[in-house]
Amino acid sequence: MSSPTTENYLKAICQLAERHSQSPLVRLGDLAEELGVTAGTITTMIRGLDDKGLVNYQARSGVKLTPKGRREALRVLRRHRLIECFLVDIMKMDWSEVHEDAEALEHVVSDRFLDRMDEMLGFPSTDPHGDPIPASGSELPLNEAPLLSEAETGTYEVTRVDDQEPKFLEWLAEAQLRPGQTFTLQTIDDVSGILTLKIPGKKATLPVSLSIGNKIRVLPV
Amino acid sequence: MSSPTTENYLKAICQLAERHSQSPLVRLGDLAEELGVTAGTITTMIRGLDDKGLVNYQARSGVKLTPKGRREALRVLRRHRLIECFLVDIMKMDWSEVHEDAEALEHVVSDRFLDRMDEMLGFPSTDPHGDPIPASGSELPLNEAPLLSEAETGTYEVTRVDDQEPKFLEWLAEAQLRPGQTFTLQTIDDVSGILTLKIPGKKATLPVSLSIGNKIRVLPV
DNA sequence: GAATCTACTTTGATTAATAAAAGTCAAATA
DNA sequence: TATTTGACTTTTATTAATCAAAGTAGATTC
Repeated sequence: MSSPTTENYLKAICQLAERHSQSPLVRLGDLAEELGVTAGTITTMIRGLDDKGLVNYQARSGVKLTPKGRREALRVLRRHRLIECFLVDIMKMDWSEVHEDAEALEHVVSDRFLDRMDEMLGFPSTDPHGDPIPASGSELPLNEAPLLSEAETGTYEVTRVDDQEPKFLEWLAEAQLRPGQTFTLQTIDDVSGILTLKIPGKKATLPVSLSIGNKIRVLPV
Repeated sequence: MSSPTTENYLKAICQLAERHSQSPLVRLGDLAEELGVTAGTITTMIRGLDDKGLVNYQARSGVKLTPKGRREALRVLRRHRLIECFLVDIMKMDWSEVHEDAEALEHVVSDRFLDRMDEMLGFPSTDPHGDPIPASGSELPLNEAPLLSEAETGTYEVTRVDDQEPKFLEWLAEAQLRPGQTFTLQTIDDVSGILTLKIPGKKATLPVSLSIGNKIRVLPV
């Protein structure tokens, strides 16, 4: 029932809300940034979504999803993530190159096609970036693992990667830091902002900047 | 570069031209019918396509594709047909239910994704309906097999099916008349318009109307 | 408290795709 | 030949999505 554009707006609001989970409202400026449109466009569109009962809009402070909007957003997120799984696991495409295809396909594939993907994949619960796949019609389990940049020294497993930039993903794959990978955080240098990681089976250690550590979520093992 | 709408217009012109291959021009009324829009819309759109150099438009008589338009149309046709193959052979969906998905996907999948499909399918040359898949950047091989409705009695193979209606395709599958199937045309009754077919391995013969025979292309074996 | 800045809102336009209805041409009919 | 009809074209409008630029509200600073 919703246009691809509407679906993208709802998805973006959902993801921004999750990212800055302290505040209950998403700022329109952040949305404009995320969607790559001007501020005026966002205001107009959001007023439209409010009229349709998909969001709750408070002028000059922000938006949040209504339950109806949230359901739609999770549906899109589910599709996006299942499609990414499919492209990587079944089509053997590289995880750094599937985001755009998923971005387009999420709005057009039929439920039949999606169900077949789900089946062929064995009903996965996370996508290749470690993002949880919402079950159809359900809520998003929010098990936020801590960021690598906030971790103490010790041994961890990568659980999730919070960036879709192909270049970044290629670098991660090269460095062997995909979700599921185990490593040891050996040293933390607060002054230079460099973390030193040791990956089992590799002789050299891996220096990582804090800004990268901000995009990787890890759990102690 | 072209919008999905433009791609659909070009595809429709290409298919109508192939269907009524006697006349060099496609009538705008047929296009309106095919695309499900009003006559006025067609005129406006076609003038736009002419401006872009994709078609050659002669007011009050019809349109035909320019070489550039034809290249685009074949590109879309190739995508559509490869996607149908993929949905049937790899995703194991029923051939009667894949048309709509293919219709949507043909405009959005990346070349990378398409190439992977092609590879996984072993570079097929026809789709599940027996329609030829244009090679990328090439012309359409037009090997028009004769219609079942114009055949003499004898033994034939189904090569192509000229209708995408799910109901019709289900009926064909039920009757075991998919492309590749061999059968014998036993009798032709011009008065009632009934053809009698015998399918190897089935005891009962199959009566088929001429209107159905008009949609099935066959080659003698 | 006034000035300023930043973020947001409004206004006025644009583009693509479409419909409805009125107008026109050309071929078929009488 | 005059009329009619069917097919196409034109005109006018609509809707969704967008931008640019001008306007304003609230927070920050002096």
